[in-house]
Amino acid sequence: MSRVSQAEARANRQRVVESASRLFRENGVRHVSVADVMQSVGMTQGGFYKQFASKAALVDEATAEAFSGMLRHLAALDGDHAGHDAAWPALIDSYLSPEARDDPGNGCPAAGFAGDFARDPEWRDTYAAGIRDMAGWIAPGDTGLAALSTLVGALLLARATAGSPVSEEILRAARKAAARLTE
Amino acid sequence: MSRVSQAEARANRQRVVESASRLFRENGVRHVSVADVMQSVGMTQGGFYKQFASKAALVDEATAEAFSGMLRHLAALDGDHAGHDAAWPALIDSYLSPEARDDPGNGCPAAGFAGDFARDPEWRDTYAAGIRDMAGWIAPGDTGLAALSTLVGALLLARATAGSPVSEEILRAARKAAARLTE
DNA sequence: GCCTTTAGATTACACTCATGATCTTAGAAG
DNA sequence: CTTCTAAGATCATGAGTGTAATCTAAAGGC
Repeated sequence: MSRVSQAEARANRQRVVESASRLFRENGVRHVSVADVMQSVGMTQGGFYKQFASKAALVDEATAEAFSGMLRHLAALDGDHAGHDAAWPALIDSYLSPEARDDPGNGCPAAGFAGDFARDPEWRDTYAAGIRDMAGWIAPGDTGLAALSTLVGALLLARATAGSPVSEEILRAARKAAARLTE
Repeated sequence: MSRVSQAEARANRQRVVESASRLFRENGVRHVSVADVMQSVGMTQGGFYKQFASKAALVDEATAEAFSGMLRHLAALDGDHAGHDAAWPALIDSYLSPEARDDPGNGCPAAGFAGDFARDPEWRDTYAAGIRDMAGWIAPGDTGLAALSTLVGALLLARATAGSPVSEEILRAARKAAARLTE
């Protein structure tokens, strides 16, 4: 099979980016091959380089896509609650829940990509922009950055200790601490 | 060359573990091959499986070694300062310094391995034990776990945004927040 | 001094992966 | 309707990697 309509091709490309953004967060950039990504949307690796310059380019788009989804989620939280002061505690509880810990693929890109990007400078601009946006949503200035650090650190530690009782203790401790930080 | 004395072999094995613990923290478990580790101590990969059952076994030992070094460092901090209440602020300042951010190989294993172990359950027991020890040093109970989350999160975010001005902002914001958390 | 043992070197095997050349076929333009 | 084009399939390539068999020479026990 081959040669779909332009609209279909554009839709396929978007599905690749979205699926990649989930796979990369869940399994890490290194653990996910180009073939894995293409298979996840029911295609073969052959057409990949017709749409993307390299795997690195896809990582960049997938990162931006993941942050974009996160910011949509945050905006929706503001809408669902009576003002930002009510939305922030709600974010803390969902962000540091066992469910969020166990679902990195649909979870926070700040946490999902931190481990990979701490080593590789290639995507830091896109990542740094996302971090600024997320911290800015929490609170302006230092407060937002510090609170985001606590959220991301706790989520990563909870994931890396999942299965041990410490994991839940970390989540609980950080939920309390995050609330205190923005008082 | 071959067949060194038993004492030499033991020393070589230890050098492999120590070098691996640095390389893994710096470049990630996946980016460092067995051959890389062996070359870093001036040997070839041939002898590796005479000393270790697998790469995974080395990762486990390297993790334990890294945490052990961290705890030695923390104990030394207690000795260098007038009591634990003075050592903790000193840790905050050194832990969240640009120098620590830029030297992951010799830095905190809680941060250095978090990204890798969040995905792979294989070494979580060793990691969880180290986390407990580090948090216990900071403060007992939830306080220590929350403060450690902030430290680790800020360090990882600062690394993943290194090169951008946000990186320094994160370090500064988290230094203030960490001190507040243990008040 | 001889013999067995074994740390480390050499080499090989079976995979995986990013990249890309080539082929196929159906959309798009005339 | 014909022709050109390009999305996606198939297959190839070259580099890297974990594991391990085999080789070697010196260590360590007798």
